[in-house]
Amino acid sequence: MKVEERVPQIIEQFNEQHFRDQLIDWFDKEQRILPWRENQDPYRVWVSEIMLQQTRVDTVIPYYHHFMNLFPTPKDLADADEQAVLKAWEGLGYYSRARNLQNAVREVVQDYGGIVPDDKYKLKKLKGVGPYTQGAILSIAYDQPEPAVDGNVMRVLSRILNIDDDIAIPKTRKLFEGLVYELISESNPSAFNQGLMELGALICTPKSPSCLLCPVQDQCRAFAEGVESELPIKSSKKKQKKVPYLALIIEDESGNVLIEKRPEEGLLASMWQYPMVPMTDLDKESVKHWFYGEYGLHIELQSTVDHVKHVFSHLIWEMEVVRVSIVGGDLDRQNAQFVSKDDIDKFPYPVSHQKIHQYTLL
DNA sequence: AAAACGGGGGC
DNA sequence: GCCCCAGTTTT
Repeated sequence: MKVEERVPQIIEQFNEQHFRDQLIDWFDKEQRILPWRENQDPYRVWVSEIMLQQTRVDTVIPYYHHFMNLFPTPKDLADADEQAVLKAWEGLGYYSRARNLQNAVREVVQDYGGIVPDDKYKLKKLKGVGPYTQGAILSIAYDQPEPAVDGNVMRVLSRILNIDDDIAIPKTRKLFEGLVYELISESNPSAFNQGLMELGALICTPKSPSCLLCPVQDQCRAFAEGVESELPIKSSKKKQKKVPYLALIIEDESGNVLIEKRPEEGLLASMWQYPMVPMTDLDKESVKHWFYGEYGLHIELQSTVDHVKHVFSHLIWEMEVVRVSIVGGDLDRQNAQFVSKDDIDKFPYPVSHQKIHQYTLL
């Protein structure tokens, strides 16, 4: 059945006005004090929404303060060096968010005079602005009644309305957007959307929700049926693939260490790392030959100093960290350079390689 | 529709 | 170890 048919069917018998009022009253009283709630500045809202994608509030807060100090306005971010932006994002993950945000902010400065658009179609065209962020900016910064459906909202509404659609399926988000269009407060869409998310974060949590404290408990169909812990339905994803690597600590006679910049696309784009040897179809004996072909340096493997396992959402790196000495040759690789130990931490690294820093200091 | 894309925290 | 998190882009 299509969304347009299902929405009225689901909403029938549901007291929308009562729900809106209770949710907004609760949010006005109980909302957390957060740095991006100081005002409605669209740029501040935007940055917060990008940082909050797949990332917890407590993780974001210190990054947000630091980021807004470095780049207080769209102009500041547009003018910044990409590597400086990545450095400010270091450790937050999903680094394409940072590069897309800067790309989009540059477009806003160029095309819209530095004013974040309040038009849903212009907004959606910006890099990194998907359906959720679009709705969040429009409702929170511009008071427009647009849905902002994230994981919280799908969980909360699946329980309140007792919906058992698989929230892992893209189509299901459309259903919840249709429902929010129907339910949302026209007079205070900001508090309505944020209230839904705040409820998901504080009360209607994934495991053991605090239904006895819930401001809309008397409206919740899942609670009435005693099935709140069964919702939402989410199909499980497959497990990560393991990928073996050698991570090399290579120091020259001056005590400088070899690091390299990753490609500008793909995993950990434009971040820095210690040279990595993919061991999927390589053995320890052939590493020296492979490395000479790639880097132009003759090396000798010294000692293994650690084994670092790093888990991503879709794969697992298993890195053997090896100290290496240079026997001869000349560095011949455009993305790699020797840097002094004082300069090492001026570059942005993924957490997997931050784990290796300690061994370079020895 | 499915996969790529990070990292941390809770249990 | 598994699940989830104020998701978007690419295939």
